[in-house]
Amino acid sequence: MSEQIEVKPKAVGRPKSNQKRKQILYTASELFLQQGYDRTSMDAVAKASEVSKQTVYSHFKNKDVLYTAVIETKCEEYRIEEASICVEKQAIEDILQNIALNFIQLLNDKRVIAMYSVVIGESKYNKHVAELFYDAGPLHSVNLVSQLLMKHPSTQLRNADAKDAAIDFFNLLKGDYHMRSMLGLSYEQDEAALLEYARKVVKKTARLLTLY
Amino acid sequence: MSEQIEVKPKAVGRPKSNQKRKQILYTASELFLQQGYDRTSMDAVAKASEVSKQTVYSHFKNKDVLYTAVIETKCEEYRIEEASICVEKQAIEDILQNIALNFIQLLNDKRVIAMYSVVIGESKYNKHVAELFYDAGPLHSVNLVSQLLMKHPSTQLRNADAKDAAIDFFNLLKGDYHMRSMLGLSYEQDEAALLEYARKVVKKTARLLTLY
DNA sequence: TAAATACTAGACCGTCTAGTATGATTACTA
DNA sequence: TAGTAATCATACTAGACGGTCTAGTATTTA
Repeated sequence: MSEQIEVKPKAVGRPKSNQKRKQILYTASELFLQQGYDRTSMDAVAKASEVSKQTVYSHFKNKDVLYTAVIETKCEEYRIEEASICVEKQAIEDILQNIALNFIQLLNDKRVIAMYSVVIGESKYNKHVAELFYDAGPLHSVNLVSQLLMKHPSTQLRNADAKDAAIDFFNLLKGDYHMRSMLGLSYEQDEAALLEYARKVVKKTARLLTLY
Repeated sequence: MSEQIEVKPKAVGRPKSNQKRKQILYTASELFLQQGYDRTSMDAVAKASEVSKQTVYSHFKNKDVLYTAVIETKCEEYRIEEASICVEKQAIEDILQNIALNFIQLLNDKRVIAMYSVVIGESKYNKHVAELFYDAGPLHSVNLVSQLLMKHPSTQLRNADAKDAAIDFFNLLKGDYHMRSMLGLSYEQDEAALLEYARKVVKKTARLLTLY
């Protein structure tokens, strides 16, 4: 309730090591994303972090809190950046092409895919994380493109249409690759193929724009 | 190796009850799809099936075998039927509209969505099930529409193009609804909205067809 | 130096789990 | 009826796991 910002918050005794917190968070994310929630034990986290179990619990109240912190951090790490988008000077196709490449690279990142799999698998038991992930991932991306389509001189779609178009754009980008990845069935793709693929999807999206 | 079909395979002693096998399979699928693999115990399966634990193990060697059998069964249950598709007499839009409705209803079925979530979450530990699911679900649907687009007089796409088009079709159908569902964040939609939605997607797909 | 807190290493507790074992009962075949 | 295998009910094994506790050490401020 009281939002006073303590400039010097007392600080008695040995301070908690931020370094250790980072270690734990990092190794925990490795483990959670590689093995999932249930199959990752707190003992394993402590051991892999080269830290005592008690220290883990001193930084994170329990397993759920640690898991939530992990996904929270990862969501920030993998957020698509809105920078370098110049609505006035670039053609809509060029902007979309850049975003497409950015997104495709995300979908080719094993850790991002692992995050999808884990969060989806665990969503029934951690709605908070599911929302967190949805907001920072799918929703964030859609909003980005949606606003672009509203602002850009060549399109200027209405709000709802822009959102629909953005959703279509990302779904087209997923192809069957995204589902295959989440199921652990995906193959590697070379850079050139990805570029060509992005170009195709942008073309399709542009084609759809006249429909809204 | 020897594929001899025994007409009367001896059958000494009390025969295994197929009824009990079905019971176990049914309740196991309820539990696995509601709670996921790790959080479903074999004791719980036995109890819910009103059968002794030993009987569960007599019908299914271990937990993994039971889980695999469950997903296998469910995949058959929810397969999109190719019946009632008459390539010659129906307009491509009408056929797609029917398939679209069929698919949307699948995506609105809680058990189907649960299957997506569970299989994806567990895919790292059961590749066999992941493939099973992919083949019977996403791949099967895509092949269905893909072949339709190759055969139908009004389209007659080439193989690769038809597959791309089919993938686009289903991805457009997913909207943001599929991801939200898998994350447990979805809302209910009324029948009318679904119909209108399907119509829109078919229109988009038709619009894309000229691009391939 | 004293008080306070972080941290380590590991024991410990209670609970849960996959899978096995056992002995009695039931349903079936020859 | 005798033999066989399924089923039941339940105990049991062996181990993992989340979380707590303890006893001692390290690091910080006052």
